Amino acid sequence: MKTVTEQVISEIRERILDGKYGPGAHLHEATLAADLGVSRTPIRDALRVLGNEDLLVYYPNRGYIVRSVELHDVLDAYDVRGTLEGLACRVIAERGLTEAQREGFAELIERGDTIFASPSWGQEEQSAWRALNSEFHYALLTASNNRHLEPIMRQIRFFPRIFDSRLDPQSEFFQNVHTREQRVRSHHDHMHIVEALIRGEGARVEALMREHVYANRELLRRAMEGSGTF
Amino acid sequence: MKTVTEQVISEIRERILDGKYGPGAHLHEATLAADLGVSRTPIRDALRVLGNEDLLVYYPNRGYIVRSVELHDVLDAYDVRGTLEGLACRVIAERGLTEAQREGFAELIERGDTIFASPSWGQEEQSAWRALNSEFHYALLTASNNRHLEPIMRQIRFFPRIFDSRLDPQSEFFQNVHTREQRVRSHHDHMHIVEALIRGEGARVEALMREHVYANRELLRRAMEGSGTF
DNA sequence: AAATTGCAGGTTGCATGCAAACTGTCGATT
DNA sequence: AATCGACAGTTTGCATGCAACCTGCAATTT
Repeated sequence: MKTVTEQVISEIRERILDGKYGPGAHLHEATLAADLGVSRTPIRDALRVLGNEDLLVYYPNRGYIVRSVELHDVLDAYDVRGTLEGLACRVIAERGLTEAQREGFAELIERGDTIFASPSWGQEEQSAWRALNSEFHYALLTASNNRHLEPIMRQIRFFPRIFDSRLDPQSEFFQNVHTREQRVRSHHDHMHIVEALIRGEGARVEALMREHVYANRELLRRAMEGSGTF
Repeated sequence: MKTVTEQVISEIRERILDGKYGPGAHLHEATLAADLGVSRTPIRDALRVLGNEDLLVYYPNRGYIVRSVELHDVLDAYDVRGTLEGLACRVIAERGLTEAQREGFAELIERGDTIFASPSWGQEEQSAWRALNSEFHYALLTASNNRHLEPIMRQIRFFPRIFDSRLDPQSEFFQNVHTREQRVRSHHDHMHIVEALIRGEGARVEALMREHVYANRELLRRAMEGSGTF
């Protein structure tokens, strides 16, 4: 991030995602400017960008308020994500993998094997897995060679984060979702997806990816409906 | 459109879509400001928004240039659109239509029947069909009740328009695509889609919608590759 | 001759001032 | 008593000034 405006965008976005600015909160330009130690101009630029990302709602001449995000919105985000990553997988399989791509995916799988080689599941393994998981999904978008997918995915992947921020890390949800067991299952999904990609099984890999994302969606849905917090 | 900034956004976007600012063209703030008779501030706001829409590419401290759009990008946009509208159709079918929705879609189909009742195909019928077609696809997004779909579709639907603007309306492409015959075919697709929706056939209606969009994609692809203009 | 550095011109980035629009309150009129 | 209207305060919208940065050219150095 080079310019002040970019930093302001990131900062305000983080505050929204972390829940510091709750749903419906009015973002006052002068207050934000004083708070962040910059003038109103970069603030206004940032609000416009975040409005485009659908994190804020714009009312002409009245400014921006934080969009309210319901469970419904997050589940819908998973639907879109699963569908589009399924598309990515299908076109990759139908086009066929290059040698470099095959090696790249094989290496990503190997790194997963390494993480799960030991039965421990501490902070280190968890953050390593999160990074690897992001890399894997991002690699698929890149390999699909469809330039529309990456910006779309960047937009919608914020919504689960907003929801996560509202949760207590000690809650039942975290206990059920972020377990080693669930991660191992995800890793196995990835293995099957890569195998299907290599074999060029387009329809199958699309279904596998959809189901892979859908599994996480359902995990969230059941945990939230069970807890009844929302 | 209320504020000056919104108007500037629309104006510059139209100019890009119409090809007045060609791929790679540098959009100079002061020049645009003088040209449109406003100050640099709304211009800068507009450029930022259009950058977010992926119509412009941003280089920090050096401004914005018009993104180059290849045939490849337009075909990819169709892939995304077909996939996401397929998703919309599937969830509508799986949830089941309300009485009001069923009547709404039936009315849209009837309006299509009316347009094609006469064998003439003049300006009037063509613009009536374009409006109806937009309404139909928009109604599906609304009925899906997935709030992510509408903004995504709004972004990617610009790309075909950029391509259209580069074409000569007298060209072979327009002769082949914008015929009454092709429109009738689209109308029949819509009828089948609505029938499948009503019957709750989720998987089938998803496939139908994908194929409906894909047919247009292939029409474009063959016409462009045949003409060899790009 | 090639490379590097300093300078000039021009463009974007940010701050600030002023105008326009909106909100809420108080008072007048019916 | 209720509704409508005017006014004050506040907030956003737009214009403009200045600073920072980037590019290209030319002169100097190696």
